[in-house]
Amino acid sequence: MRRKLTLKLIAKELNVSISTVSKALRDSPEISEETREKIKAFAKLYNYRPNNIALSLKNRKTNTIGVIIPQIVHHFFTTVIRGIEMMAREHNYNVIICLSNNDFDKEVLNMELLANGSTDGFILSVAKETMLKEDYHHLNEVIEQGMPVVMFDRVVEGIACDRVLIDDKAGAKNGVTHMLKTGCRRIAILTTKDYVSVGRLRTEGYMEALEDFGIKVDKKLILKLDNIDECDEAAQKKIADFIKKNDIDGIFTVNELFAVNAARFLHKEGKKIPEDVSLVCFTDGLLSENFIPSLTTVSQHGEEMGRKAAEILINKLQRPEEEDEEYGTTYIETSLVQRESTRSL
Amino acid sequence: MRRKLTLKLIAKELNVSISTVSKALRDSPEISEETREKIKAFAKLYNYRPNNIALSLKNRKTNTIGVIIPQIVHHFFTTVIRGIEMMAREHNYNVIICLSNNDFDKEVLNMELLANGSTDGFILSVAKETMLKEDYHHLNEVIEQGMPVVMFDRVVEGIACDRVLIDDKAGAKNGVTHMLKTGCRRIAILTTKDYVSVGRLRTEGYMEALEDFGIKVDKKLILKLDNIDECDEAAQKKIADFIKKNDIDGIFTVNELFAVNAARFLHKEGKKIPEDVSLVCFTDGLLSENFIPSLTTVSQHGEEMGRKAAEILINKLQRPEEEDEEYGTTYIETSLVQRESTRSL
DNA sequence: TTATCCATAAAAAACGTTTTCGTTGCATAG
DNA sequence: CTATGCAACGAAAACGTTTTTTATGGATAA
Repeated sequence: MRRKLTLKLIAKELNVSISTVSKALRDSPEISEETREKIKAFAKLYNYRPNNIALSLKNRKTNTIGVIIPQIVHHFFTTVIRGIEMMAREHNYNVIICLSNNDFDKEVLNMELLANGSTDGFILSVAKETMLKEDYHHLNEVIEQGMPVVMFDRVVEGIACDRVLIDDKAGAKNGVTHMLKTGCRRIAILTTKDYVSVGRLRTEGYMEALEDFGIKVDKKLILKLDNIDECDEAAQKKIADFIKKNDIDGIFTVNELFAVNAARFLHKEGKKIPEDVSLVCFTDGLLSENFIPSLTTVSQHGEEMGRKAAEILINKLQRPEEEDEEYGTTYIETSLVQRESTRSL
Repeated sequence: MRRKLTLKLIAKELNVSISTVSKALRDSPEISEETREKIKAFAKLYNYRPNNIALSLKNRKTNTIGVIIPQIVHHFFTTVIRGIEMMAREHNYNVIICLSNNDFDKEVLNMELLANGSTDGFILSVAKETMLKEDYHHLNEVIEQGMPVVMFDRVVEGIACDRVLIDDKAGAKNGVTHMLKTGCRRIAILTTKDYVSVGRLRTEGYMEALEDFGIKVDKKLILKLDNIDECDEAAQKKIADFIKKNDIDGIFTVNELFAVNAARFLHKEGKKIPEDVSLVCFTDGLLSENFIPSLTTVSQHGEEMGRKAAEILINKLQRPEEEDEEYGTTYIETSLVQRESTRSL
C-alpha cells in the first residue's frame, strides 16, 4: 500500500523545502523556472493531489454544501438533490446529504454534526416533527455561526434565511380549477395536517379555486391525513371510507400516493377515471406518468428547485459577508401536466 | 456573528494552556478535579464542539463513507442509501453521496475528489459506461491507497474489494418459474445489454428456468434494451413492437419501468393481466406496489443490501490493516412478492 | 570597499486538534 | 539537607496545506 503523496514527501525527494514545492505547484514567480518545472513534473508523474481536509482546515471553508431532507425514498426529493448536485458541480462544490427521517432529533444531530466543520452552508427541507414542535434552535445556531441556510419546499417562518418554494397555493388552485373547467362540481381533497406548510397551502388553494368558481367549500370533502410521505394501511382505509361516504366527481390530492390509492379504490368500486371521477395530484413523479390511466399532475419541477436553492446558497457563500443581510423567497413556477385522469376541455 | 468556539479560545478565556483544555475535556486524570470541572462547565455553557476537520486531519481518518451511485432518482438506490445511512449512523459514520449519472468521467472525478481526504472508504455501484469501457483504474487507485471498497448491485470482476449482491440469476429464475407454474408457456423477457452485470445474470436466470421446465429458449422472445435506468420513447416503441410481433402469455422484465410500459401496451391492445398475459418484474418499488393491477415482483431488499455493504465496509475500516486481505461476496436473498399481475397457483 | 537590491529559497506561523514530553513546585524519603 | 517522586500543568510536535516573513548569495550602485 502506497501512502498518499504529500508536499512534504515531494520536498524530501527533491531536496527542497515544503514551501518551495507549494509555491512551484501554484506557479509562484518566486520560484525559478527550472525548479518549478522539476517539481511540477514530479508531482504530475506521481499524480499528486492536495489533501482536501488540510485545505479545508487552512482555508476555513470546505466547499461543501450540506443537504438535509426528511426522506430520500421520495421522487420529489431525489429530483431536488439532482438539481443541487448539478449546480454544485458547476461551481466546484461538494454535496453531503443527510436524512432526518422526519425526526426532530435526527435533524438536530445531523445539523450539529455537519456544522462542526464539514460544510459551509445548508440546504434543507424541514422535518415534519420539527414543524410540529416549532423548535428551531438548531437552525438559529448555525446561522448565528455565519453559515447561510436555504430552506426549500417545507419551510418555516421566522428564520433568517432564504427560501425556495413553489407557489403551493396557486399550484393547487390551478389543478382544481382545471377539474372545475372540465365539469367537476363535487371535488374532494386528500391533504395533510395544517402544520405541514405545503399541506396547508395546497388546501387553501383548493378552497380558493372552489370559491372563485362560486362553489361553497364543503368541509366533509376535505380529508386531512397524518403523513404526507407515505400512505399506510390506516390511511388507505381512511381514503376508502372517505370516498365511499361522499358523492364526488373529482379528487385533488397533495401527493401521488394518495392519488393512486384513491384510484385503486375507485377502480374496485367500478368507477371510471376520468369519466366518473377526475383525478389530479401534486408532484409529477414516476407513478403519475406510468399509472393507467396516467395522472394529471401539478409538476413541482424539483430539479429546478434544487438548482435554484444551490445557486442562492453558493452566491451567499462567495459574497463577502455583509451586515444587514437581506433574505428573499424565490418561487419556482408549477405547471399543470394534463394526462388521462382528467377529461379534456 | 459569533465565531465558533475552539480550544484556543477556551484556554485564553480561562488562563490555561490549550493542552490542559483538551485533556480536561477528555477527562484526563492529569488535570486536577477542580480545573477539569471549571473547563467542562465553560465548554458546556458555550456549547463547545470539536472541529471535525481538525480531527480528521489529526487522526488521518474522516469517519465518513463515500457512496457513489449511478442515479438517485431511482427507488432501488434510494432504499440502499437508506440502509447505508442507518448502519453508518449506528457506528458513528457519516455518509457522502455522489452521483455518477452512469457517466464514466463523473465517476472517476467523484472518486478522486472524495479520495483526497474526504472519506475513509467507498461503497459503489458501477456506472453503465464504466462497465462498457472496462476501465477501472480509479478503483484500483483508491484501493492501492489503502481505502477499502465495497461494490453492490452493479459490480465488476477483478477488483480487490468486497461485493454485496443479490443472486440475480436465482431471483430471475424464481420469478420466471412462478409464471411457468401458473401456466405460462410462451414467456418473453425485457432485459438489457449483456455488459450490464445484472442484465446478463437475470437473462441467464430466465433461460435456466425455461430449460428446467423443458421449454426451449426462443431468442425472438428476448428483447435487450439499451438503458436499464429509464424507458424513453424509443424503448417504449421497441417494447410495443416486440409484444405485437410475438405471441406471448407472460413477460418477465428486469425492472419496473419496462413492466409498466409493457402493461400499458397490453392494456391498449385489450389484453388482460394476468388472464391473457402474466407479468413479473425485478425490483419491488412504488410502481409495482401501486399499479393496477399491482405487480408480482422479485424484491431486492435494497435496504438490507445497503446495511450489509455498510457493515462490511465499517468492519474493514476498524480492523487493523491486514496483509493478504481476503475479499468476499455476500448475497442478499431475493423474495418473490406475489401480487395481482400473475395468476394464483 | 561597502551598502543596497534582487532573485531565490527556506523558515515559520496558522488552521484546530491530540499526545508526548518537559517543567515546576512541593512533599516525602533517606 | 539533599535526592526522589509526584501532581499539575505547559510546550511542542504532528496531521497537510498556504502564506508571510526571514535568510542567503551575488550583482550592482555609491
